[in-house]
Amino acid sequence: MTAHKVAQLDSPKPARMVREASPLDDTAGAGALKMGELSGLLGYALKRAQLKVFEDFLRTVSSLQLTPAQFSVLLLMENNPGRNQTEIANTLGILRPNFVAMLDGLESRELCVRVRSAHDRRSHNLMLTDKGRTTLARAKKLITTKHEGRLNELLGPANRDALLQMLSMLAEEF
Amino acid sequence: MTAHKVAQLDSPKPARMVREASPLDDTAGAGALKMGELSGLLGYALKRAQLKVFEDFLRTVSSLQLTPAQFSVLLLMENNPGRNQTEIANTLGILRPNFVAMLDGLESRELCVRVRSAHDRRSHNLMLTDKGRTTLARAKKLITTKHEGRLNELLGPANRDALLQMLSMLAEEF
DNA sequence: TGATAATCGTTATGGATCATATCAAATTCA
DNA sequence: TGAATTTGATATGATCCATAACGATTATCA
Repeated sequence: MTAHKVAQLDSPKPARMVREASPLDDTAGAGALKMGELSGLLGYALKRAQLKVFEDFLRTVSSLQLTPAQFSVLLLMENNPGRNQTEIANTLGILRPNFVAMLDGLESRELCVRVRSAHDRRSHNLMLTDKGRTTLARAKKLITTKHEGRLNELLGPANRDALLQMLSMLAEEF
Repeated sequence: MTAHKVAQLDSPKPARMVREASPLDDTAGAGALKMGELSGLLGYALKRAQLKVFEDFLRTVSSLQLTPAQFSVLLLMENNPGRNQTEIANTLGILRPNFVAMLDGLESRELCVRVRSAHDRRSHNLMLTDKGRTTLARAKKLITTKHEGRLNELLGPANRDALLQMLSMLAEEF
């Protein structure tokens, strides 16, 4: 049983003495810096964790050359074939102008196609190509078995689920 | 007692029927898009939550015109007076070249000063000015009472602490 | 000691991400 | 029909993030 308990790691230790640094003392403490209130800031931890997780995501799917953003676009296309650019971009929080270049990239790699809609000739129906589908399938497998697997290992399934739930909560209603 | 339980909100509901979309049907589902596996991706939730929290941070200290990054720099200066640019930048994950302009901004607003070190005339000892100290103090008060207060309200103290601990864990050892 | 290497802050530069205004074509609406 | 709206697209600028290189200074060590 891999021990997973988040509630007693090493939080409240009364901040061991380090050596007081005098403001006028140049050679003050050559060691690590004091993080001060930063250690208690949720936003700070959130940002650092997000960077780490994205780094690992990139490494994990590096063979497929997919960024998290690109992966999410392909995923939405698979789950919502035929939607147009505005719809996909909006649900991902991407601004339409910025979505154009992104799609150009995916389309030039033949992972998806823009098809003029018959009902509204302004909009493009987006859909995966076969290549896009198999690429996405490989990405999904890598993500779940390796990337998310590592997260599960480090946090434990229960904590992982609780974490996801809290993050979703923040994302939706904060 | 404000009810805070993260373990039973609305997770595993068997995905209510929405209306199957045919790939060839243009007018398929005009409603919200299916997020698919995206809802279960920690990285995705992490990113969205981080954006929301940073937004709120900015709003909260908007009167002081401080970004999260600037706030963290001032905080490190207060907790480690006399450290040089490389040290502060490194502990925050900021690259030295990018730290220059950032410091220029803070120094031009007279929130901090660069002082040539007597022991090593290459480096600058960084320290807050009085204005920097009072600005930081105001920021801290706003952050803890309003920003973090809201987070505590939404998550509940216990969940908030667990969240912070898991995020710190990810930030350090993932 | 003196030559060489390393470090510090800095500049320049390029890539990626993000935001706004604007446009032509197509559609909707009054 | 004419005005307003929507869609994809272009242009553009701000903000980050990353790398290479430089002058000044300090450290290394032959």
